[in-house]
Amino acid sequence: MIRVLLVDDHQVVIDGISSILEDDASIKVVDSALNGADALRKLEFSAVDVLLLDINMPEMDGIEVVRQLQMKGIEVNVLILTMHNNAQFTKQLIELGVQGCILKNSGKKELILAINEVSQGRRIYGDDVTESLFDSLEKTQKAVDQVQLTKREVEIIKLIASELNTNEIADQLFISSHTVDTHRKNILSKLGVKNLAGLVKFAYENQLV
Amino acid sequence: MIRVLLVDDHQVVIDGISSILEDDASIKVVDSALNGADALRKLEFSAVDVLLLDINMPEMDGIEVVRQLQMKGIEVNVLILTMHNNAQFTKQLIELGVQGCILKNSGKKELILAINEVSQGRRIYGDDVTESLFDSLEKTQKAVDQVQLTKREVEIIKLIASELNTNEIADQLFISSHTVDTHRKNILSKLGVKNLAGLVKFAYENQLV
DNA sequence: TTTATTCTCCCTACTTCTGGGTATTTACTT
DNA sequence: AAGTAAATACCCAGAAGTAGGGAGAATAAA
Repeated sequence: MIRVLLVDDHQVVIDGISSILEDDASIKVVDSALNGADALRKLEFSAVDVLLLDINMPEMDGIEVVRQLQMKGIEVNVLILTMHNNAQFTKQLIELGVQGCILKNSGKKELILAINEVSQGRRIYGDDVTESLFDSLEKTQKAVDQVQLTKREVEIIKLIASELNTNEIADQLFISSHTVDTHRKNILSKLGVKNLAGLVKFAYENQLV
Repeated sequence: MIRVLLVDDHQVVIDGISSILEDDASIKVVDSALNGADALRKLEFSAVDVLLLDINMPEMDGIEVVRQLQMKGIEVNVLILTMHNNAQFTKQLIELGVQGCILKNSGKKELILAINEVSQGRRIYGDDVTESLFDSLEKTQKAVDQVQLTKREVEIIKLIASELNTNEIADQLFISSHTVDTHRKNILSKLGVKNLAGLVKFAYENQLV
């Protein structure tokens, strides 16, 4: 019997996947959580073989959950559910030591197979995912590896993403526009993006806004 | 017996919701589709009471499906599945005459209830959805009212959101950079935003990327 | 206390974007 | 056939962002 904890911020998805897994006698969804914090709490007090984890959640995303797990020394096989083939995420996941990764648009069979594999400690990644991963490992190699943004920089990213220009940001933060220029320059460089569009893109993809 | 056609670009969601609805004897999922085009095809040849439609799909999104339905004169009760409380979408939906709207993070009961209501021609909107709708109708009143973007404009928005500058976009589309300038200008004006940051923001909030 | 990081400020030169025009061709609608 | 929307192209002037450099002050960490 494989005990599964199911984490997704959409109740419909939880209900749905639960229903799918009910059909398989060897798998039991022992509990579910609508967010990362709740998942962590439940993992501390219940015995779980596989953590089926949505990557894209508000507040605490899947990656953060995995990090916290490792910090707390909780050992559990993690199977990640992704929406798209986002290779940046997947790369992080592999580095984090996640056992598996499966696309949300895979079928019932693949899901059950993946849970079985992962529960036995084997690694499994959907074909699409690994393909796109190798694609990007070549391309974005240098890019967003481990971006270490300062508090001020994050602050300025948010203001830029709110359509404020350099002078407006300077006014709002009571600093010189030159300083804003410098921060923006550093941000672009750290993020490895070419222009403000890339910056705003980053802000949205990393839930900064 | 309520006959449901289920449309979502994620197989897991289709399987999941199907499983949920199997438990209810009065509802039968007669078919499903992974994209809008397929859904339209199937609607022409099968009798369906309720179209359960994901809003966020690649290529042809839910709104476009509803438009096409009306153009083709196909009458069916539509229940929209949304991910977030995006009031801009919801407002469009209501204007389009969609019967109902339900958040993906609502539970099994709400879903079954909503299908029942909608199948009888009644309108139903999740509380969260209508709340956020009224919220935004006040705030963004003047802003993005009825933004009617052309195909080309959407194309250019996407390219701008991919960090391409004017010249790069011109090269890619085999048009003059002046033309790109003009499009960008029109887009900024239509969207009522001040700069590219606002444009990219719009792109993300409206699922164009 | 020394070190390192962050935050601050300034300069020059160049590129790109922004806002104001006007105007032609194509395609669709009435 | 006339009208309309869309896509195309161009001009100009000014605002804003991009890229390179240097450098001092505040703060947190070692």
